[in-house]
Amino acid sequence: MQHPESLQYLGVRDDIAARIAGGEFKPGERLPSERQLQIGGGVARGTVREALFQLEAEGVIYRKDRSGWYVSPPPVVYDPTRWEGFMSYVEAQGRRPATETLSKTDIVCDGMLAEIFSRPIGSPMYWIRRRRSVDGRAVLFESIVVDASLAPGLIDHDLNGSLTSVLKSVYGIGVARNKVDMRPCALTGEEAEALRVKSGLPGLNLVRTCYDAQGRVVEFDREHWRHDSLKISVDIRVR
Amino acid sequence: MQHPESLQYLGVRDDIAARIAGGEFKPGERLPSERQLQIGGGVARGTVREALFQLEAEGVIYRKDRSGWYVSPPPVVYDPTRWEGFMSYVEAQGRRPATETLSKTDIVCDGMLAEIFSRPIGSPMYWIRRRRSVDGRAVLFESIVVDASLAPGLIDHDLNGSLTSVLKSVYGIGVARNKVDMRPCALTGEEAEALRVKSGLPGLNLVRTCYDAQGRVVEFDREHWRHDSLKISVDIRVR
DNA sequence: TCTTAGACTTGGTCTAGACCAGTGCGCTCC
DNA sequence: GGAGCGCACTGGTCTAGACCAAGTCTAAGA
Repeated sequence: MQHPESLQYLGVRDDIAARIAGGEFKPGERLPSERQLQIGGGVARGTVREALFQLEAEGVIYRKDRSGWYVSPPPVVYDPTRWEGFMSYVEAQGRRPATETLSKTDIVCDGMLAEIFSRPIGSPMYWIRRRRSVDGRAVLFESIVVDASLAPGLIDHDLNGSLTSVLKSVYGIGVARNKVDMRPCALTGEEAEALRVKSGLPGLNLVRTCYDAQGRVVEFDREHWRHDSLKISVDIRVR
Repeated sequence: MQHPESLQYLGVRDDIAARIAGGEFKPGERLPSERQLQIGGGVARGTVREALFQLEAEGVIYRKDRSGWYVSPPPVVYDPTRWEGFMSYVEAQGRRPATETLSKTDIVCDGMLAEIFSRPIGSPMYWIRRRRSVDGRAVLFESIVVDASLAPGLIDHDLNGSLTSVLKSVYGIGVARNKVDMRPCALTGEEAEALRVKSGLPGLNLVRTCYDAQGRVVEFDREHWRHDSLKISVDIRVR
């Protein structure tokens, strides 16, 4: 830990990082295969992989399963206090956003949701699962619950755009308050599968609770982001 | 990626996770050694390590270099909009905080700082590096720059407590606005060393810029957190 | 009682293989 | 020109070792 200069994988890591910084590999491009990098450096494949994992943790590169290692594009900047919807937000940064609705179903309130929404157990809710991409790469998986009594028929609409704007334009529901919880996590299970990443890759878990002007919970949203795709920027007055 | 049930390391991971959840190992306690876990599961040490890395990424366990793997205590909750200082914050959650000042020096504004502080290049500044711990475990490394003209003699004070309260009580400077940038990162170099973690471990990078009531930048703070030690909770009104 | 030296344990690094499953490309056939 | 097939290549998983450096503990010595 104190002798980085003597560790082979750190040498390989810095080597690859320098080649990326030097422009030999550009964002979105594929790196040489692990076995090729191995020959170049005269080290075992495990050592090369350790170096690649480090660069992945730093967000410099990412992998497509059994396809190769690629240079990461810059992350998307996200200000939870200025949330105008994913699509317009990403577009404003000159990137190409996309949304896929993976499922939309009727459910009923369980105990946890009942508490969040302050509604009785068994109340009708909508449950929506979406995957969102930037420039063709899946960066975000979200699982949304909406109070069906506030937005009846919501899931019959096209939900591949901004949910916020559908709530606003169709149902007249505006979001007045946002509660956001964030924590680093590992992407596992359905999140890892939806984002097509190896289970265990670090990510960011973001839980949003949206309230309308009357203080009712409109939307409860659990988001899982790739760790290398998001930069959060908050500007707030201290209370 | 779609057949988790057939992968050995996921089996080992779930095994260990279940033993932790079942109370066999409690927060702060050490797990059996990798070689012992290996015998128990009948797998190679590399496979056991892969399972441990996954649990580490999930924040379930952490490691002390060459000492062993330990069960993680719960994370600290941090609301950047209600910042009252690390010490009181952690104490309010029933934990034991500690701060070590690693260095405090006079510096002069370089180009980047000049822009942030809106001060001429060469202006005097103070540069403070601190390590902060919860229950004896280092969780946060921070590098702070303070405008020396606003708080002359600041570094002669004891800085192992709350910097905010020193600025307030000694210099009458209150923080009125906070700009916070957050992004997942890998802990490397001096951060990794200060937190005594392996270089490349995922972490959270938090950059705070504090403004006083006149809009002057008082403090510029770069924090690196262990990824498993922090949960961020923001409650905001949408603008 | 406190310190110290040394043995032992632990995780950290590294090698050199093996086999598997999914990707992607080129070739063939229609 | 398009569709389908097959194979080479890629990363993913796993084994079975080796050696090292730093942490930990114990027993001897001051």
